[in-house]
Amino acid sequence: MSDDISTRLGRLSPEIQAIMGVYALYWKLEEAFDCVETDLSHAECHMLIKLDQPKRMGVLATDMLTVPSTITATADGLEKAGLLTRERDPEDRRAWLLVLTEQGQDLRNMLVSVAGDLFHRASGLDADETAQFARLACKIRDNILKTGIPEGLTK
Amino acid sequence: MSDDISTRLGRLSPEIQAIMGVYALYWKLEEAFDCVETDLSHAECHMLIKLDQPKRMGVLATDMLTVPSTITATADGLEKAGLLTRERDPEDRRAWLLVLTEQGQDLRNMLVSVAGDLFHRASGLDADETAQFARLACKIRDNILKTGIPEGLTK
DNA sequence: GTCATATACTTCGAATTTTGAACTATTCAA
DNA sequence: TTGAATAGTTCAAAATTCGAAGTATATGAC
Repeated sequence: MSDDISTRLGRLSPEIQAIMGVYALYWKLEEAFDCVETDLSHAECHMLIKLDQPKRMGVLATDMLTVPSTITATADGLEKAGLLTRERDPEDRRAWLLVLTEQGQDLRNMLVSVAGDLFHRASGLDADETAQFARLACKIRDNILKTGIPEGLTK
Repeated sequence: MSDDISTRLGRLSPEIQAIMGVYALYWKLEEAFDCVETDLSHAECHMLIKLDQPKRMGVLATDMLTVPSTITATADGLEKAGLLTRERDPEDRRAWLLVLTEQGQDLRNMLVSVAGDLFHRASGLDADETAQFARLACKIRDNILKTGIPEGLTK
């Protein structure tokens, strides 16, 4: 069972190649982000980027694979920094909508545009390849948002 | 400056689309991994996957965007679990090589093959699209490993 | 209407993880 | 041989994450 490691290495399946690439890119982007956004914690930066529009905290918790109390803490940080405000969701007054302030939007814009630049440099892809990659990435994202990986994780 | 948000949203650049997809996939894979590998911490799981061949701890620290003391702790965990051993690097006796035991290789194989399956389900791509994506992902990974994002992060 | 139950978020203390500074051992260069 | 640099370790402090109990609102049964 362990002696097929060498064959695995010699000819990795496309899926594994894809994952390796995704991990490498993710980590490289995270590293670069750490250099850019000086005042935000990791989680705060992620949340800022997720807030392309007002979102409920529960939605963010699901999205960011974490627990409500963590979202509370992260939102507290961003609110204290003046980057977002909480507004009651008119459709369900138990819930809050997190809304970026103008300052928050500006910072988010900055991060997003820096990120585009980083992608370009980190990936080394030309415009055509970037377009191809983006098309597939969108497809993947749609699929993930649509389906939360069905059943079958067996644990 | 903040009023171009709507245009950004309406027609995101390919780079940002790519990054969004990569983040979504990364997080989904992480979530799924958490369900699979019962005994390993997050960091331990990452290290196991990185150890496709014996590696120095310093290399791993660079690779995993962390600090030597974190690598020490993570390696301690995997060593205690019988998944790897430390061997002095014959080329520099200050350094350790982390080498997977047979048990470690088996577990790594298992994780890697589960990951392939997860990619398939999470991405929703067909074989042809997966091959395209993998080709680009490899290219990206090669570029990242080759160049550590040159200069220009300005901070 | 009102009572019971479910949901959205908060609080806060405990558990986990990560960090950084001081330390040991080895290498490298002069 | 000596001094400076590098690889990894230790350990206590800092940061992060979690989870259980709590508050407020919603929803459904009667």
